[in-house]
Amino acid sequence: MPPTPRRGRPPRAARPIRRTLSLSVIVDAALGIIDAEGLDALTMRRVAEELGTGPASLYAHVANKDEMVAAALDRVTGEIPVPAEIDPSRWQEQFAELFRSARAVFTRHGDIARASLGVVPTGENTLTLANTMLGLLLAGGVPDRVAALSVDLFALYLGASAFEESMEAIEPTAAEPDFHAELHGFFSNLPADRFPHLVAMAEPLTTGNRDERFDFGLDLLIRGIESTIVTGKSAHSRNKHQ
Amino acid sequence: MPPTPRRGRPPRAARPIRRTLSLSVIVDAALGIIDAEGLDALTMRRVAEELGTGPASLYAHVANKDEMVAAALDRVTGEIPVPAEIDPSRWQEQFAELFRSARAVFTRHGDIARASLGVVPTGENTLTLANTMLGLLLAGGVPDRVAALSVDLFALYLGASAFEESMEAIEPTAAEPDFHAELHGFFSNLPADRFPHLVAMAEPLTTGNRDERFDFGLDLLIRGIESTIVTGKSAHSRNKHQ
DNA sequence: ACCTGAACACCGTTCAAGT
DNA sequence: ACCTGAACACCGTTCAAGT
Repeated sequence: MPPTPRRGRPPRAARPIRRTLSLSVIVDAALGIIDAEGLDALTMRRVAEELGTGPASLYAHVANKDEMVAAALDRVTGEIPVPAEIDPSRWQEQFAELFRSARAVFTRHGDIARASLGVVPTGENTLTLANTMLGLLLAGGVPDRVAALSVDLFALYLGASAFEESMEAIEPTAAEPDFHAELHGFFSNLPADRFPHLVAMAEPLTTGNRDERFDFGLDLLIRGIESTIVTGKSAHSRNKHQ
Repeated sequence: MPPTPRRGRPPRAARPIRRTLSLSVIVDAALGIIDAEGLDALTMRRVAEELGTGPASLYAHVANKDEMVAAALDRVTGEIPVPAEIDPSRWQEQFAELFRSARAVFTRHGDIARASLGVVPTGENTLTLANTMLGLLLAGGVPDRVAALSVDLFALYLGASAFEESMEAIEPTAAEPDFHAELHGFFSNLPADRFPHLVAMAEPLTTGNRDERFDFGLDLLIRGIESTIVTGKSAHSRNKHQ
């Protein structure tokens, strides 16, 4: 007996429609989980479930979990807009802008930047970003050595900032409206004889939002790099610290 | 029948002599595992085993694993030597020295610094260290705001550096004597039309050891902080980046 | 070649029960 | 109050078997 013909869309399973597995599809699912629930919620089992299969099936397309996370990270890195044109006269602004963009993109994808720490960057998009950063610094007249080390350093800063922010995100409980007041109270109530500076500085230690903190570090690092540039005209020997 | 009297040391069990449980003893065991095998090998079960008991017993002394790790971290922080006396005229050197010491201490304890990222520092020793850092910066004439933000920033840098180094430690396999050559080959064999700067800078990108990289970032940050100091004599408005 | 069910060898934490 | 055995609800990865 032939099946009764159906009109309209075929009926779908409640959740996961069967898509043929591929790295791309796996990364889609992984990013969906990361965006919604964060890196800790990302498990092979969870990804498999989202795709309507078992965890073992994923291993035909990724060697292990780390490789899957690296692929997701590179995909996100591809979303960072790179400057259309490099203007050597304002490399600092372009550099700062690039990093603020990078942070914004990572922030849109939960705490995925945590995974960037200590990963050797071999993804296409990550290499493109590194190449752009390097070009920006070199165009600005930064010494080769400094430029090379700076790329690593800034990547470290970006990853670490995201890591820290993702930890803080858990901190303020729903029932705790004023996290600043609590933290300020903690510092100012410390024994003043043992921690005089912490007590005295309770206010500046506990004010400032994330953007300000990030920009502060970014600004500091760029200033540091600037100080290594020896201008062609009035070249002066640069001593360390003064 | 009375037990036969024994001379000399009493016989010990092969492995774990029964010590009454306490936070201190738990931290001892945890640090032993971290030092020998790293943070990934640290599990509640492993610590319990080391102490000759079951994992559930630990929960009478620590609320959870995070608290145990935090306690271990604070213990290690206590090993960092703080400057006996603050000399405002050379705060930069003292600051740099303090950070190099901190890194050395953390390095002695495997990759424990990984745990410092994103942890709100409430331990005794960590507070003491933060207080010292703050004092050093303020003595050097660094503005309050900058000093407060800098303490956080440097802690971030220290933790992130250790994190990165602990990852790299796994990288070079025993059968891979020349990791530098391999990495250099990777960059120089990249398509030059897409990644021109990475190809051209393959050499500076892959040279330099960990100490140099750490010192570079440390130096850069200190230079950045210096640039925020407005001297009393010739006070000049400081514009961002030139 | 790709996919699967089932298993292996682990986790952190809880809980009722003991002392 | 402190400790325990046993269990709960998970992990990443492997492997023999299927198609």
